[in-house]
Amino acid sequence: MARRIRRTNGPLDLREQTILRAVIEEYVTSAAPVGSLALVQRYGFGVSSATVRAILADLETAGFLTHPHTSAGRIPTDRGYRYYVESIVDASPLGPVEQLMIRHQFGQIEFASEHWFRLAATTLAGLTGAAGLATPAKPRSSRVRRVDLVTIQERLASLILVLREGTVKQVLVNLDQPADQATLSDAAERLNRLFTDRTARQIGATLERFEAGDPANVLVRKIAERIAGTMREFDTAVIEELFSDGLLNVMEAPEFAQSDKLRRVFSVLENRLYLGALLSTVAGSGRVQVFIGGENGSPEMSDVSLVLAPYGRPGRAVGVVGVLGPTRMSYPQAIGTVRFVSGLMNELVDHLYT
Amino acid sequence: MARRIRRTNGPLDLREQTILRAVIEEYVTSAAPVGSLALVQRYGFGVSSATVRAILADLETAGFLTHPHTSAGRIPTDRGYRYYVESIVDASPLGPVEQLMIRHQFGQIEFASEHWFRLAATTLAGLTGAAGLATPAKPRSSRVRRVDLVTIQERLASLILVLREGTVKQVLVNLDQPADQATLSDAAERLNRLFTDRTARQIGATLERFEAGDPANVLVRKIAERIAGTMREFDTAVIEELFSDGLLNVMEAPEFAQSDKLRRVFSVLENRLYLGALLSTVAGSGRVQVFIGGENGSPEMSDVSLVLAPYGRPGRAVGVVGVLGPTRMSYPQAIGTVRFVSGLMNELVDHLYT
DNA sequence: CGTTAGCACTCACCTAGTGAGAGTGCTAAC
DNA sequence: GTTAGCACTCTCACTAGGTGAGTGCTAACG
Repeated sequence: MARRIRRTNGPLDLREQTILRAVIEEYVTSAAPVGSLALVQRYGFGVSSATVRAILADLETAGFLTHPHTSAGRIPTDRGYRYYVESIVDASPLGPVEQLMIRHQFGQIEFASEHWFRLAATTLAGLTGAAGLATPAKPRSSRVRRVDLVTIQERLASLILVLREGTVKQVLVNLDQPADQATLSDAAERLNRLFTDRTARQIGATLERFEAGDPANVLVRKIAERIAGTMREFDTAVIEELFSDGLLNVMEAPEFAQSDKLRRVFSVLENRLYLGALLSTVAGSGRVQVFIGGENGSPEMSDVSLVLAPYGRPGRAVGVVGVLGPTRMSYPQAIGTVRFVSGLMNELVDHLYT
Repeated sequence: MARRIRRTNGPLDLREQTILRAVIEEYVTSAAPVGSLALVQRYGFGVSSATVRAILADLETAGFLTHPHTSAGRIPTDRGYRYYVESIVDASPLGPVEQLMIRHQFGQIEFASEHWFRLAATTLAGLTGAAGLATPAKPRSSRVRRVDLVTIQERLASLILVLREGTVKQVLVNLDQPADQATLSDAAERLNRLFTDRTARQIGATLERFEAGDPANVLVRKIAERIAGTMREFDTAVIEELFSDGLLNVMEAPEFAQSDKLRRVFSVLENRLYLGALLSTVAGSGRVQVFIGGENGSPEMSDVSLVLAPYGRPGRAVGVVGVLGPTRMSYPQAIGTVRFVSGLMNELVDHLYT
């Protein structure tokens, strides 16, 4: 009659933590519900399976584990993974060999900064076996570095706008008056003098007190407006671009054998609004963040987790790298890898700002 | 005893064509094997199901139809679709309302030429219910329109290279000597004088007879080499970028309910070599091309078809737009839509070349 | 009072068998 | 050449029984 007292709350003791950890790590590798017997056989805690069963029952009432059906083993809940990530395990750092290999790969494309974030995604995919994600570093409020105008037709010009953070924007501009390359170069020169290192807001302010008298000003004004507009658009875009690689990895996970679950994964990736919110959170946080399954209210996410980290210069340009995998992923490995890659990206971006 | 004489080759007569067409169109909408009875009930050819059965058997021995199993209806083979596309149906043109809507959408982004091809993919996905594909227009042999150099650090500069076809490339250049913006602007000016409208090959030739004496030449030479290298790389890339949209459409098709088939579709998209070959074929052809299932020897393709068309200026810049869908797709609609969108892209690109 | 052995119970999964239904191919008559 | 009739084939859905993994409870143990 002496039933073991069930503690549905309060901190987990060491033995409970050990067993939760064992369940999760077993489940991560086997992808099948894990039972008490398998657990004692493989980990041998020095207690019998009956005791383990009692503890498993406790962990279940506490919300860390669940049951697909009565006679199956336990699988972790989102809350279980969360506790595991926060309180039980640490990131497993990347091996020195891998570190060297990756540094070498980045060294190969050192001068093609537009490719850094793509390589980051590819690298993350390769190392973690999940899908790699990366966005280019994007400033909160960009500044002009250089303006260039090139004729295309008599009344059509190409405006090339280099931002201080390295982004290049190109737009076509319809001209009210025909203009040759010399006229355009003059205008570009004036624009550079006026607006180098200025933000969209500052350009707007300058334009307000711009004299309309001089006809040469008409062209400059028109271009300046396009510049400010393009920059505003760029500044406000939540995700300018999201590059992903290794989606095939995720497709191979057994939990996505039914294609409707797979469809959900892809709809997460296409849902720019939701991802944008996550990415901004991460960009502001300054460290590796883990989003587990449907924790944050999105049912589409119920089977996938994200491990994301920001990189770049806080206050200047910030991007995000990370991985997307099944909820049942190796979090220590993912966190360790993402941390390393974001650190590496930091180093690279630092070069751009002395 | 008067068995209907079986003709396993020779052209199909009108009745056979009508029935093949009916089978395909029925199968495209129902996604289920179609039987003789259903056929006469829905299309009523004025003959009995037994006669239709005889014709179906003929079409099968001729290789246009097949059987999943003895007691199921017929489904088209790749060859059947091919015959259908080549000899039975025409493209169904896009309705005037859709045409206007699309023109309006493109009008909205008229001056953001870098977004045209993305919008093309999105539009195609929306109209056909398959996945839309598009590559930016890419020249076979690019020419310099403008060169710009911007300092980043004392010994690090950003090279901005605008090509005549509108592409902008940006790379970092490590400098042997410290150089300020004035020095770089001088160098850029010289480079522009030397190399405007030149190809990578011509730049290389010029460099060979370049005097090494003048120390100012060292910087120019170094940058020129990077320019030529970047252009060569750009010119030889088979697919610079492939943008796709609406993959979720394809995922919803019942033939991809098993996720391993779905995986094959994605591996097609990741197989840049194979796609590159197809795209070059299309780019050279000048018209809408249909690739049906595994016709061209790739087993990964066995369940998907591509309808692709080139756009741009032959001999100058060429890109490709199209759709990817299940083999069981509406070819007339896909062909009509792709034809319209590629025509529209032609008009847009024409503006860039007077 | 925690731990353990024993045991009844549950439930997914596999296999085999059955009947219904759709569709075919053949044949003989029109 | 066309058609009605018919035997035949094969998938699909459903059912039933058996198996095994795993649980939860209970009573005994130290």
